[in-house]
Amino acid sequence: MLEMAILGLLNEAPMHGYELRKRVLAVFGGFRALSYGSLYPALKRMREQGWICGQDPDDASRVLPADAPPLTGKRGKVVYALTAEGKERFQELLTEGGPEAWEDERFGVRFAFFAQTDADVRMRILEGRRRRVEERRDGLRSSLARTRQRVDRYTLELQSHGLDSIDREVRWLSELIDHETVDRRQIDGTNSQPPKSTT
Amino acid sequence: MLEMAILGLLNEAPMHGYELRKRVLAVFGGFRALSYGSLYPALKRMREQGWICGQDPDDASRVLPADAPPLTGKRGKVVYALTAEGKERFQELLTEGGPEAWEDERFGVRFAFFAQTDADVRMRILEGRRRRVEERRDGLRSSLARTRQRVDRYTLELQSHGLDSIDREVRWLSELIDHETVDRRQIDGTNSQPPKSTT
DNA sequence: TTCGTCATGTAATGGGTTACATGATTAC
DNA sequence: GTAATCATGTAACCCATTACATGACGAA
Repeated sequence: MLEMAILGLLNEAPMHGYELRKRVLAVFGGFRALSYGSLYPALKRMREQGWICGQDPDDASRVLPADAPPLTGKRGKVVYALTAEGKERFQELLTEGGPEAWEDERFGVRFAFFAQTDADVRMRILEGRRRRVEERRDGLRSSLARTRQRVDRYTLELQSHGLDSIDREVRWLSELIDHETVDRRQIDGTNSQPPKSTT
Repeated sequence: MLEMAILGLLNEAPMHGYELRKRVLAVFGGFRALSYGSLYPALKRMREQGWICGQDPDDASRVLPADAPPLTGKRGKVVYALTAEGKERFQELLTEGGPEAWEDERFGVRFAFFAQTDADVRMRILEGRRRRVEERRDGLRSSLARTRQRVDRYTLELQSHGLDSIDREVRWLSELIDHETVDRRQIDGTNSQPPKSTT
């Protein structure tokens, strides 16, 4: 998840870790800020994998290799950028349309990069997500129906509010799916162009 | 979090681990099922702490002590129940009204046991939660206002939907707070009775 | 010159998951 | 008898967090 978020953000523009953290917060925000303790190790791993490289901003020509100096002591800023392999990796992640793509942990990230995702993959993920959320809704709904009489006001309140939220998410997804369908018809025949922005 | 959930559920009725897991799913459901890999170690820890004890259901008089047999090989069912210390611990947790009580991780559990929580603690937690969620809403709202023009349809869609959900949560909390205030006035003077169920 | 923010990193820790291993009980 | 579900537990792992340590740079 973090991996894809970093690749996607660096795909837009090279930046350094600190900036990346703020962008992650802004784009996937709503939830908590990403900590340095997970960001920097992730960048290190990805550098070792060869997906990103760190450029010394004081000397842009000097690209830091995978076995880069620890930079402890006199530490410089490091601007991270995608390598060719990194771009390839991101494109590969973008085409994945399996079940994990619509689970809670990944759906947000996948959705955030939908503009760069093929229309058919987008559709598969949206429909998978909707099925997933409907499943959860039905489970909660029947559990609520069973326990309605036996539980206290607050438990009921909590579950009802949860159910309402899930219901809203299903409706939201349905609207998105409808919209995708319309876009697809308008383009007619092709299924790989992103729709023109309508907002 | 898990600790309080277990104490609270066992406070209603003794049960064994497997059942506990289903109850956790039902009450705090909506999200994922609790895994055995975290449930059983938690029960073990709590037994060592002296908060719960495991009773052999074949011989109810034989209460398994803290240094209970590993039960490997021929393993029996174990019905867990709160000890006096466990009940005390749960009551203590119920009175905590600090900032952690309204953070994401704990709020759900705290709310689930509101019927057993003092009205003033309830109020403090609800108001704290509302402030917390409003904070997040304002952050997201201004971030959305700043980036509105520069981002693609999907990013916008994701953020707008997030904002709507947070808005709804604020309104929900406000309604609960209003209701609490009314209940408090009706009881007039006292502040420790749970309100009569009105649903 | 000192404070706030930018900036990079490591180490310890925590709280959970998955996968594994085992066995009892019930329904067909 | 055999499959499903009930039932208990451990071990390895994963991914993130907090706390810590360090230092540069700009503004008051």
